[in-house]
Amino acid sequence: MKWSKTFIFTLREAPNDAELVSHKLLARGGFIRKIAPGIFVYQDLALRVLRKIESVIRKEMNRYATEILMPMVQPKELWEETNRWSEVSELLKFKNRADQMFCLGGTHEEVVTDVVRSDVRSYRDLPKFLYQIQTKYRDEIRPRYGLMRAREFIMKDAYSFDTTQEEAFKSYDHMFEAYNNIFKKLGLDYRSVTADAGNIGGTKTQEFQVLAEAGEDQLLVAGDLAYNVEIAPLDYKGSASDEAPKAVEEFATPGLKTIEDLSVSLNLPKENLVKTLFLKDDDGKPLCVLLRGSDELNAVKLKNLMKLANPPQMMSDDEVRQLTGASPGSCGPQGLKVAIYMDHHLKGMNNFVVGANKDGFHMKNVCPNRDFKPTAIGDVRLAKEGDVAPNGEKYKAYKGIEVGHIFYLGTKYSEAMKASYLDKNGRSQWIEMGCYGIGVTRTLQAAIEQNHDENGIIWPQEIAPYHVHLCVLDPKDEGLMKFAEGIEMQLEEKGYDVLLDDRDERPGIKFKDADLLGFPIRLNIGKKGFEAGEIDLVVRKTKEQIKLRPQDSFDKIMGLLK
RNA sequence: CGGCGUGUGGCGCAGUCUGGCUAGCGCACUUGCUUGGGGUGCAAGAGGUCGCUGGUUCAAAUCCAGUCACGCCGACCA
Repeated sequence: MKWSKTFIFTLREAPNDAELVSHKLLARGGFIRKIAPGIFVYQDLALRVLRKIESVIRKEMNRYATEILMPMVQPKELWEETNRWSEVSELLKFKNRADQMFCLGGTHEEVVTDVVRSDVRSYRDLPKFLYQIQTKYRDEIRPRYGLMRAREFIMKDAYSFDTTQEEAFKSYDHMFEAYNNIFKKLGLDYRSVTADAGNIGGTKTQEFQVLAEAGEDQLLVAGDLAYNVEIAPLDYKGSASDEAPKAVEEFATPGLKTIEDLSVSLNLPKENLVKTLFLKDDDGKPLCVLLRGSDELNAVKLKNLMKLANPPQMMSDDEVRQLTGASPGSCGPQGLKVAIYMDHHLKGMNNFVVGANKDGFHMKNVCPNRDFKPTAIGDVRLAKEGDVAPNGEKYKAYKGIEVGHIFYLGTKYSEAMKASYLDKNGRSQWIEMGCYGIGVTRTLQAAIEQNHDENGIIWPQEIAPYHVHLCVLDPKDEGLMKFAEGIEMQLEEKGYDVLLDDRDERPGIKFKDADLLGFPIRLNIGKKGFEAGEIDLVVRKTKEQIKLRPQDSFDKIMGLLK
C-alpha cells in the first residue's frame, strides 16, 4: 500500500485531552479521531489493527461457538423482563416517533436469551454457544483515556447455553482456555484474576487484566492466586488477644477525631483500636461496620457478606450525627439500633476502644456480645500488598486494564425470561447460561500501553497494521521506486502487509513517522546507498540496524517475520 | 451529580487581570528557491463571526449576566 493512498495524518503534538501515552500515540499517529466524548472514528490504521485482533478472537471462538450479529437497537420490553431497563444506568434510551422506547445495546443477554428461547426446545438442541463482534454503546458518566473507557466501543460477546451446571462449567472452562490463547497470541502480558460478579448477576467469574501502570483496576497476586483487589480474600488466623472483658469506661478525648490522633494520644498501635464506620444500603437503611484501626473497609466484600445487590454507601456526617448523636470521629456501635458487621480480624478481641457517641469522648473496654451484638462477622477489610493470601503467600500489587471478563450466569436470565428446555424425562428445565466478553477497542489501546518507547508504538507482529514499512527516501527516482514496489509485491504475495512511504518528504520526517507508527520492520531505501549496493533494515523493537545488499532484503525480511 | 478549570484557524499556545491600531506565535498547509539518511533554511501566501446570546461602552477576545460545550478531580461503573 502506498502512503499516498492511505488516510494517515500524523501530528507532531498530541491533543491536550490525551493523558495516557497510548492515547497520545493513537492521536498523534492518526489512528483515531474523537467525534464526541467517548466516541471515536477508527481511521484506517486503527481499523487494520482491530480487524487483526478480531481475527485472532474469531479463530479461537470458532472452536466452540457460532458467530451471529444481534441488533444494536433493542426494545424496552425485552429489558423489562429482566428488570434491567431501570437497573442499568448506562443504557442510552430513546423513543421512535410512535413513542415506543428503545435502548442502544450495551450488552446482549436479553436479546440472545430471547433468540435461544424461541428456537431451543429440547435437551437435544443443547448445548449452544453464540457470539458476536459488535459496536456497543454504554452511556458512561465520564469517558476517559481514549478507547480505554469509551461510550461507543467494539466488543466480542459470547453466550453459552447448557443443560446442567456441570455442562455450563465446561463451557466456562473452554472460554477460559480460549481467552488465554487469545491474549497470549496477541502478545500481551496479562493475568486472569478472580473478580466480583457485579450486577450482571453471575457467581463464578474471572477477569483478564493486561498489566499496565495506567490501568484503572488494582490487582493482588500471590503465587497462583490473582484477585481484583475488591474481592481479594484474607483468612483469619486466630485471635489478636483474648483478654478478659473489663468494665466499660468513658474518657475525654477532646479534639481527637482520627484513629491516628487516638493512636498517638493513647500510645496504642492502630491495630488495637477499633474503627466504626456508618453506611447505608440501597434502601437507605443504616448499618455500621467495625474494623481494626489499621484496616480499610472493602465495600464489595461487605456487599457480598450482606448479600446485597450494590455496595453500601458511606453516610454523610449529618446522617451519622442524626443516628448516633455525635460526629463521625466519636462514634461507636454500643447502644445503637442498627445492624453491626464486624471484620473477622476482631474476632476474639475484647476491650475495644471506640467512640462514645458523644462528641469529645471515647470508651474503652467495649466488648462484643456484651456491649453490642454483631449481626455478622466476616472478611470485609481491604487487602493490600504484603497481606497474606489464603495460600500463605504474600500479595503483590499490580495495576491492570480489564480486557476480558468471563461469567457463569446460572439461570438468572433464563428464569427471568422463561428460557427453558425439556429434559430426557420430558420435564421443563431452565437453561444454564454463561457470558463472556472481550473489549476489542480497549485491547488495541492496552497493547500500545504495553508496547511503546519514547519514539512511538512498537506493534506486536500479530496485530501490527502493517508488517513492513518501506521508507523510499527519493520517491522521484524511478529505479528506486521500482525496487521498492518489487519488495512490496513479493511480501504482499506472501500475505504480509506493507506500507510504502512514497511521500515527497525529507528522510528525517519519514523516519520519525516510521518510529511513531511502529511497524515491526523498516527498510530505508535511499538513492546513495542503493547505488552503492547497500540498504538499511531497522527492527523497530530492538532498534537494531542491519546493512544489506538490496537483492538480499526480501529474504532477510521474510526471515525476521517468520 | 458535586468541586475546580478551559473555550482564540487542523494541532499546541500567547493576548483577557489593567478594554484601544488591520488578533499574534510555533507546528501543519500552499507557492518559489534551498536542502536531501533522523522533524533543513529563506521568502511570499491561504486559513479565525476569539464557544453562543444579551448587556455596559465612543470602542469588547478583554468588563458584566446568562447559556452551551469540553477537560480534570471525586462519586459512579460490564
